[in-house]
Amino acid sequence: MDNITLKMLAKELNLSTAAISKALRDSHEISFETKRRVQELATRLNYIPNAYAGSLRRKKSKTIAVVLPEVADSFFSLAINGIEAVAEEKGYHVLIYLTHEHFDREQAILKNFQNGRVDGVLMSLTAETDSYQHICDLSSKQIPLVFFDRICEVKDTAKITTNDFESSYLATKHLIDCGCRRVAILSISNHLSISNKRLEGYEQALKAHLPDQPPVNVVFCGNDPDTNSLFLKKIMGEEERPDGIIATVEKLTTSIYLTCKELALSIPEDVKVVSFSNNSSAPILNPSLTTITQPAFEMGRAAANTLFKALEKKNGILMNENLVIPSELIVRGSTVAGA
Amino acid sequence: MDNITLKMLAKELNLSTAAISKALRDSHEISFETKRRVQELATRLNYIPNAYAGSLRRKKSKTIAVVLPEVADSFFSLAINGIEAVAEEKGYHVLIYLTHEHFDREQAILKNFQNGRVDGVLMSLTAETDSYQHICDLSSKQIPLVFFDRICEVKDTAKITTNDFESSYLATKHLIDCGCRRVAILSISNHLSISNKRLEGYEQALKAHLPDQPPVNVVFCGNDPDTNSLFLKKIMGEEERPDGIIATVEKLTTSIYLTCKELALSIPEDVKVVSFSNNSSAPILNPSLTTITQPAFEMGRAAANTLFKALEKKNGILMNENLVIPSELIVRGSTVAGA
DNA sequence: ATAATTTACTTAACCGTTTAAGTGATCAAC
DNA sequence: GTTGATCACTTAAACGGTTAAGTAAATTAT
Repeated sequence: MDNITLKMLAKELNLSTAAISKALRDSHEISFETKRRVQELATRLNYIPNAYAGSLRRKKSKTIAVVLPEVADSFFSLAINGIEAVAEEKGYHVLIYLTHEHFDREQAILKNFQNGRVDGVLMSLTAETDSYQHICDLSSKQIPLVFFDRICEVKDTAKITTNDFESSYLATKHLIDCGCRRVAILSISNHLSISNKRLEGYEQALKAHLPDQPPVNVVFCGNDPDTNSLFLKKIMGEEERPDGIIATVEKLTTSIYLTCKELALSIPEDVKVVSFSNNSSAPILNPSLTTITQPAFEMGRAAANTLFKALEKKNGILMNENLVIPSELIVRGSTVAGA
Repeated sequence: MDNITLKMLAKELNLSTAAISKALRDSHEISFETKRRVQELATRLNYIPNAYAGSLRRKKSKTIAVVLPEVADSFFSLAINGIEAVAEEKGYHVLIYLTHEHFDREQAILKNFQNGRVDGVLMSLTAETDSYQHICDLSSKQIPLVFFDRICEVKDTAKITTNDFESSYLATKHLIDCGCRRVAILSISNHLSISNKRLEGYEQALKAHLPDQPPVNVVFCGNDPDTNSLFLKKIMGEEERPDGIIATVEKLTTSIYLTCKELALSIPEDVKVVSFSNNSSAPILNPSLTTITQPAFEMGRAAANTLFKALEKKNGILMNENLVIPSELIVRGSTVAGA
């Protein structure tokens, strides 16, 4: 059966399509009685307006895009939940795009947004991203963009982050307080905003709380768990191996735990571990994992709310707003035995 | 700056919009030289066709929808990865919708697909879903739908599943082989296809491998972890408490582990645990978790491939196809000490 | 040399909505 | 009693593409 259109409703009721359209949008130009008749027929025939005809005419798609490095990460899953909660409430549709941490993908994806597909964009940058022309191109088309978590500091737009510097500082200090003297930090990028902030927090904490020239030890990891494990095995096999590790992303935890097991290093006795992680199984790991837990859901929700605030205005311009929602250090067994 | 349209290109080159359109789609009606000129101008001005104008005219959106109960679950995250991989390769866009296990949401979401928004749908049912009119309504509009994992058995369409019966049978047998005599299974629904299959596998295995009248013990859990933990505490506190537990969904694992810890029941000595889970931290849990690991990524990919096969045909009709991709039992420390 | 075909376009309708502008009828105002 | 509003619509253009049908010129066939 063919889809019901305005034209069909119009013919059925001997009205113009304009009248139907206005009746359904509850225009004051249409009499109460006519509105009622239109409504009745529309529901009876189960009329659903064509999704794209309206978008074309109004130049508004009621659709936003979410651009993420990956989805198999608790932080991003939870952020999607937060975004979806707001989008559903506002009646918006959500397109999802994964960059898999590739800059070219990010570029190609954003390019696609330049002609009306979406009204706005929520995005977390790739670990590779270090040039921002594609982002400028998008804003030149007046499409509002809100960054969350992995933000672009040079662009004037809204940014939702967590207190990465302080969290990392706190995590480092916690390790030092627990007795660690050779703390290493595992990073995944040297241009990512969050990586830089976390490295800074780490370095500042070392400087402030370790008396002598503190040995800064930054280990750059990649996307492949096997490569990462190999890397770790080398580092943890050395004489002056770290006695404390901070993982700046969740997925590095597994590599750390497995490597320690393989090398018969016990956590927390031989090495203490803190991870930036939203993995809900942190409390039931062996040992339970001390985490910096980010407000992932809230960040997604805040990002979406900020975007919709801009979309609901006529101009749709986003302030250079900076919302910081704090993370939480949750101490567990990987840094304090029995905790 | 205003967006570049076909009309602008046409004016610039003194051609009709039709000629431009055909040139860009590499039509044989356009001379080689003209095509070259059009291409050159289009790339120079960074022309990007309006997303919805073409969709409206061609009644094809190059967009699919993925309807999921939730995203904060490794199975669904990985499935999204599989789906996205195929969609990106085929140049399709992916809309994501979460039902949060609510039937009304599922209905409302599907209703929205009835007027051109998407070319096809990939879906995993809600735990509540036990009527299928909304699905029939959708297929009456000729929109192909592929189920994956949580399928609807009564609908004639393609379905991608894993071998739930066999996996559950195997898991149960494994527990019995490990010495369990009072095996309980935690389920989340009594109409979900996967739940039924998994219960059946469990019951059949009990019948086949436990000599006497085997005590079937099905515990229905909900969405709230606290409620589930309370429930479990009651069950595990009883005299004749289970000595083996099968969790049919990943998220129940945390409740089980925490409850056992609280009751000072040790895994695997006092209780052995197997979970249907794709959580990558299963090997580093305390103790490491024996899992039935589903081919989540492959299932997502297969579902998407099946859908696109239908979309690429002119008729777009989906066979009542049934693809089963087997799961794997991975034995770890929660059933065999030290494994 | 004329008819038939091919080439390389153009014209115009169309997809399904929205909306600015127009219209005829009714009613109030001065 | 003409002007001015107000009401309840209709007309038609527009959004930005796609495509069937048409066409003039060049080429090929007979």
